Amino acid sequence: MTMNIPLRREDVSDMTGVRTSPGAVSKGATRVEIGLSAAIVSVCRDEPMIMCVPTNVDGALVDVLPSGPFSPTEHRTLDTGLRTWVAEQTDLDLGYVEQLYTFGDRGRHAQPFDQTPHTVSIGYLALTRQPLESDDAQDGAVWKSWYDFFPWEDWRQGKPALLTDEIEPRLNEWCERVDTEINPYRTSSRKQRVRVAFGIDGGAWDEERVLDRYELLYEAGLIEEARRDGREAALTWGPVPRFGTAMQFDHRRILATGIGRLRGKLKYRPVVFEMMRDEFTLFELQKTVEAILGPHLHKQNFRRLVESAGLVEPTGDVRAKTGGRPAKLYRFRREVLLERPAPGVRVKPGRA
Amino acid sequence: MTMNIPLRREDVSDMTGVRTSPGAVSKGATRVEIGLSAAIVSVCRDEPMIMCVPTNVDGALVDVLPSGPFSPTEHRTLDTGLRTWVAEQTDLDLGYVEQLYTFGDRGRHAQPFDQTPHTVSIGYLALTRQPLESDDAQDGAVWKSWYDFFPWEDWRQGKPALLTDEIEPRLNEWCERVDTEINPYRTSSRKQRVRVAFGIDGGAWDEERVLDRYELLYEAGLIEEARRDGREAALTWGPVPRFGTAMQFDHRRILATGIGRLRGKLKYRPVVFEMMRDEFTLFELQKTVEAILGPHLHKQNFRRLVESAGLVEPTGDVRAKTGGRPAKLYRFRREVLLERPAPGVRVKPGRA
DNA sequence: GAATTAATGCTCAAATCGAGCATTATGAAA
DNA sequence: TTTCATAATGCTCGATTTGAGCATTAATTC
Repeated sequence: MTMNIPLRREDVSDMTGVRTSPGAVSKGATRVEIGLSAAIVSVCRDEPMIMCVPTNVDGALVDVLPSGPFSPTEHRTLDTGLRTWVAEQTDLDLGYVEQLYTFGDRGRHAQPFDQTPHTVSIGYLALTRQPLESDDAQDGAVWKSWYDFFPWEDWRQGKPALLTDEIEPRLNEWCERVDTEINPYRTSSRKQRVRVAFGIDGGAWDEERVLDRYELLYEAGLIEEARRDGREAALTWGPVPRFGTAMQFDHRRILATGIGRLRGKLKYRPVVFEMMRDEFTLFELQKTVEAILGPHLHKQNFRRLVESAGLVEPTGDVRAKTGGRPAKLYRFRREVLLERPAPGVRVKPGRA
Repeated sequence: MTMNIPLRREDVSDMTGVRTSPGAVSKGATRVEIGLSAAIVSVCRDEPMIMCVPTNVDGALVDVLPSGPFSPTEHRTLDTGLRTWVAEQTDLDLGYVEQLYTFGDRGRHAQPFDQTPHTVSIGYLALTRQPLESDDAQDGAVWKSWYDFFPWEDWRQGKPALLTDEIEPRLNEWCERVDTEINPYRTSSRKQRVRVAFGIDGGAWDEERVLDRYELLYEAGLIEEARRDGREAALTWGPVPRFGTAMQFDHRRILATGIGRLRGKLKYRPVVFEMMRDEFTLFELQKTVEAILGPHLHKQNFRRLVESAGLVEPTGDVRAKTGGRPAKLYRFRREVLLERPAPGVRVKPGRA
């Protein structure tokens, strides 16, 4: 966990031993560009969707997240910068927005390694209501299922065969492979990381570890982006297996971060409602949660939970044509945000 | 929650409606400097401490977090950049490090508003073991109690009088004040934000909302940094009440973010152990948790929780001279990280 | 009008949680 | 030595909170 960095001793201390402005950032430091990207999530017909702007790169269409550079002269804050770019590229006026992470690794952004100026990439998660069918393809932006990019995360039908048949064997091979390389003692580390992230032998699948899994697949060279970035591990696999659709730059990494964060946050903050229409049935709510989290929830317990937590209140209306008895309609009780410290749909997997 | 940003329509779409590189960040975008700062936390004698580098600014000593500019040519990642600066300024070789947030607001960084180049500030949280008494003042860096900077967060002796006597009245005044200003309809918004963040009338104090509270105090001009930054609200208070010690730039904001994050994370990840020595008694562990979270925990239940979760194992030794019966010594069971998805000291306040 | 399909209501046992009492092992005081 | 104060540790018990399943109700469909 610890890392040793060669020290550069060039600090300016005065005679008293008190440093003069160690935090002053202004003496000729390198400047970098900042990229802002948004993983915009919605759920449409029980499918978690993310907003993409397919873009022509060298003649091929590549999926890109709505994004653009931060311009301190034009954007008052990072947040407004992001909203501006998203509005331009997708015509969406974002509501809920949350910063995810700032990535700064060299070589994970530009295609030609280190050819462009260094970019630091700030990823955001945004949630929107279910898009109407009509305004589906506005301005070149499209909604895509997030499982297009992460098929191994789709446990709605149980464990995906892709994991057992394709991914796990290759990851195991990659774990063994270290022996022949430089650090034999790191084998166990790789093995353990894979074990924890993918819940291999004994471990449970933790639906929140989306980024861990993506990063391991990247490191193992099993992801198109790894080959694109010139990762050596990627060259050892012959024809690269394409697990999921690739994205430009580090956008799939940002998306992985967003999915993981959303899956976690759902459990302790009432963020699902950012993706629901004003009125909904409890089953629709459950389906939305399940689209994001994966496993099936126990229906009766789910409604007990949601109702007893005071997250919703009935509107008085009902929705007919459900295929059975009509369902009561509910709305989100915004007041809970003021009442309890951390209300959320704290769910655990159950049976149907 | 929604924000309307004036659109700038200057994007480059080709004839097919497919955009050409909306995510390409390289066409002459403004570059900025990136500041890396670390809130390094430890607990010493039941007091949560953070590492400061007091710095001479215009003749006065100001508290500064270990920090420095990110240099993409010298630092392979943001993370290594941070570790390098910390090692230089404090001689600490950091273990646990976690990114907190990236702040980009104009006017929150430089003292003379907008005089220096624009800086985006990335804050980190780092945890270290209890520092020995001896190496206390290494190289000009010192440990300070984090409650020096956030006295209103110190609920270890019950609700601080500072809140009831000083802060709440002024915040209430600030809430009312809006009527006389531009947006009358925002009154309720201010009131509600204050109500939720500070748990006024009926609401519970949520120990995790450290940043919310700091930001409100800043907005209300009740914080020295607000005056420094030229916030107009700060000018209306006559002699500014100094609630807690100020820090340079946005460092107190980063610290607030770190405290909030740590208080939250403690409950679902075993991060306390990053601050414990190899061997410790369960009561020492509890004291450390309480130093960070505040309220007293029920001793017997705490140990039941920690033991039954498999977070610790006895070493076999005991510590004498506890003032009573000798206490068994325990060590952290690192294996839990591999076993359960999200083990943590999920505590709820109780009685002594 | 019977079968089918959901929505909704209700029960019950297991697990967890919050509190408090009881017991044990030291060092210090009498 | 004995007694006392102080912690550490063990254990119990009722109140909730969960996990799971059965039962009932109200539409749609055949």
